[in-house]
Amino acid sequence: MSTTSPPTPTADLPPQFDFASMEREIYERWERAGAFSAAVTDSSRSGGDREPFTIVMPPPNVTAILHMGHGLDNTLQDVLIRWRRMAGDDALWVPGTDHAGIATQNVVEKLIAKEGLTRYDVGRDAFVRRTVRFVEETGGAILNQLRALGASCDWSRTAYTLSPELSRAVREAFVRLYEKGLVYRGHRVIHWCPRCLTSLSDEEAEFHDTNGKLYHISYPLSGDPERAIVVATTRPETMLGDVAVAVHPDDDRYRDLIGRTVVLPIANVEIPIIPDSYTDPTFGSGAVKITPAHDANDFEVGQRHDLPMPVVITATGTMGEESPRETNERGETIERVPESLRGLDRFEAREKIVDMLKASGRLVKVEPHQHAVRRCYRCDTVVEPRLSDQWFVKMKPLAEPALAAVRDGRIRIVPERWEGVYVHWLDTIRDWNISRQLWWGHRIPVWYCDGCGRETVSRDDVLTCPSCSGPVRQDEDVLDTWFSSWLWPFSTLGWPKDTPDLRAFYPTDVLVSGPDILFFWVARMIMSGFEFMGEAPYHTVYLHGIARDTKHRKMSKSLGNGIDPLDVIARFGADPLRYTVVAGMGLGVDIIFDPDDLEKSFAPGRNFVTKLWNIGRFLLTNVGTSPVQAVSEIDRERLSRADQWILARLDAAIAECDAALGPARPVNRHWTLGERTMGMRLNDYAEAARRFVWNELADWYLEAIKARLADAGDDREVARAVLAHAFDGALRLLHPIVPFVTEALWQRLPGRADDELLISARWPTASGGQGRGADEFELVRSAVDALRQLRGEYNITPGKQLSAIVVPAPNARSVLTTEAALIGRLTRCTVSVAEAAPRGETAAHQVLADGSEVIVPLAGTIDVAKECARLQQELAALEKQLGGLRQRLANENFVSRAKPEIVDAERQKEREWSARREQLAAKVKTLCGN
RNA sequence: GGGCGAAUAGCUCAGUUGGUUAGAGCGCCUGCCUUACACGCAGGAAGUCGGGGGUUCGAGUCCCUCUUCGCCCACCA
Repeated sequence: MSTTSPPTPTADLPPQFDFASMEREIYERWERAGAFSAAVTDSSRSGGDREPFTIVMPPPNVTAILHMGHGLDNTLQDVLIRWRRMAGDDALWVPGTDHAGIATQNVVEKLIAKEGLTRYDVGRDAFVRRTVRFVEETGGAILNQLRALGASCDWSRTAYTLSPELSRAVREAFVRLYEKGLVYRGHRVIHWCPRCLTSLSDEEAEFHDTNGKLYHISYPLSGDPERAIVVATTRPETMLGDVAVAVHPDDDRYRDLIGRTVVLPIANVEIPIIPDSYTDPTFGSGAVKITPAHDANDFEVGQRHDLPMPVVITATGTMGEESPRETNERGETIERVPESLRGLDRFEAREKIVDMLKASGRLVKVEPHQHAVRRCYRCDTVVEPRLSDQWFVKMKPLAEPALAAVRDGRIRIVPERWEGVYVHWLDTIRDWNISRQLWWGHRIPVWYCDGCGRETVSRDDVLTCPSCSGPVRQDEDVLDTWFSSWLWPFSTLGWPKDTPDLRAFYPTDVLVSGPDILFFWVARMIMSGFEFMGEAPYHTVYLHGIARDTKHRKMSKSLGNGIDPLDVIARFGADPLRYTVVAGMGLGVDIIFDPDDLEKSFAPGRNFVTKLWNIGRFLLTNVGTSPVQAVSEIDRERLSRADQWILARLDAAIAECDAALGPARPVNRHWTLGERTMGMRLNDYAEAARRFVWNELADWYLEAIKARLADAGDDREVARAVLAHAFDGALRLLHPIVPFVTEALWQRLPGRADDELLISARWPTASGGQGRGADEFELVRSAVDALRQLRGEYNITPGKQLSAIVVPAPNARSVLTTEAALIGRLTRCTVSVAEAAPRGETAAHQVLADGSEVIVPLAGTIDVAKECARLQQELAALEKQLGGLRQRLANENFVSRAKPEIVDAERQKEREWSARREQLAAKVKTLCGN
């Protein structure tokens, strides 16, 4: 056991981790070894002996390129997956992409626009073929970019929302909901994007506060032009579609006018004054113009009063009437939009109409008015409320189980405050418009027979009418992209087929996402999970913050303040990016980067990875690669205090990391109140691991054992074994965060077989039983700290060897005596141990917590009065604190009401401080003479 | 308009049921190229925990209030 291997030269190990050449190679080794793939047969749900742990990746848009949001989101998922994989779970991370209806169609439309074409020039079939080709050529690039990040997805299960398999799932879902009466076609006002030429869901029409104007317009009473009723609107152009003026039934000002008619200016049609409690008598004039075809509320008023609903703004946002056309009692078509306005853009028309009203004296006044305007979430165009036929999903019944699951703790949302937002949304949920007037997406599986009028909803393509065998035509519209992604947790596993994957991995475990798609996606997945699988899709929703710049602006392409993760990886490597993100990611807190200073932004990660690498370099040089003894087999007596200390610190670090990561799943299907707030604190986990390897292993243990490693012999073997063990533990703890550098180092550790991979290694567990030495080493550390402080205080450069005297407190005698040499090495002092402080010497002093004292004789360089003053000051501060402490301990309320362990801790502290006070006071007395 | 969250060192943030002398990273100051690491080592400065009030033996932590930011939701035209 005393044989020593010759130190391995570090010539082949550069001072920095060579990420550029290593990362790709390591990633390929993982893939070759099949380290990413989960086995159905391992899952405890399929007879295996491992708990499944599944994450489905939020599918990026198929045409997207990697940005910081993806980098952040996927790093967090990878950390969780690697952690559970090492912890022994059958870990599955399902990757995939979303066909992203509007987004992708917009991209391709822009492409063909460069050729001077629109999608209508190309035609539907050709356009779809073109888009398929575009996706085949460029799509999925983002998944390859994720490899550079180190993402350990199971690529063999890569899914795509528009694949034949997932398309089957979409049809199945649509047909089932239709059969239950939860999918229906409705004729109502929806949000319409005049640029994308499609309807949008409520969520896709985002509110933006806008400084607009409120126009007050007077509508003269029919046959009584002297009298008029004034209405207010922010959108004068819609007045052409007015079919009534509503007043509150109890509003005395207008009671006599109810039932009479006014003449709509410009359009010149007569419209009635109607009573409706929708009107708020305190707002404006208390009279509201009703435009049922271009306002969702007015639509409801129109329905209540059975009013006509003329459309006066076309699909492209220009003025003009559309069918169904309104007719008068003689059956003639009513023309509301005058020739001069027809074809005009709605905003130009607004100006023109205002001018016309002004000219005719009908414009009463214009006020500035702040209000919220809805805009298309894809192209930012102001959305036009528009009457049309659309398909809807009835959401109330779907929302109920989704609400119950969060309320009763089957699902937790982290951080918890989002649960309120989730609950509120589901409580007030409205039906979901799922049809889109696009070409790119899942065609709605409904076929119409013009012959007999039959409507057929089918899982399979319908070629002829089942009733009359006549020709059928399929609904022209496609489904909202989110109608396919809401099925993602089970459609990716094979649903509607009852596949082995589905049985082994559904329900999944954690869903990681930004809060921006909580409604779009996360909540809808929960609803669909219950509806189609009868079970929640996951038990934890982890909502992280988003990446912002130093001005706290969201990183975005349009602002040009984004950071390309691939740039960061190219400059610093994937590990520094990952470490910086994880360490800087408070629970649900946004993370700030400076896009103009990547160096600074990612310094924490880069510095850390280099530090880790150099610890490894030291170890490989001084420990070598020949096998070491297992720490558990080493006699306890042979472990030094430092050895015991670092082993205890490792146990503590493991416990901290485990606590920060938390339970992987609720113990009993429901999250208990206690469990709910545990875990998922990835930054705490990163910090615990960092502190262990840097501030404990490198700063103290490594320095403490350098001498032992230098001298061949039994003790060297012990030190080698403990160092290798402690570093091995550190690498395992850190692997989920910085997988590449840890893998590279781990494989070089002593005694490692060629085919062993850290990615598949076991997560560490505490070894326990370290004994007293660990605590005793703390005393050594405090002596070292004290001497270092004296050096700093008196400006004694490290190059200068010092002699120092240690005067131990009674209990510390044996420890400080045997460790004197070590203390000397760590402080570059020649340390001698004395019974009592030598008299008559000019010296600098420090008193340790236990009353031990360290002294540096500095004859001639010390100002006695100054040193005396310093000590007196220190004594005064200590006495003040001690006084407060004793007062507290004397307080009966404190002793009786505070927790016993707190009182005990205070008593212990009181003993220590007293000892220190004694010592300090004695010192002051000898030095200052009073 | 309603709801939620935040305010702690120069900057970005931790601080779990109230309980040591409030912490980290980056930045800053001083001294060191000590044969693993200057992307480093050692030491140091820096916070009346946004203002005010309250509960308590004890408050960064709980309650009230004010101020300033941010987010989500919403049919006042």
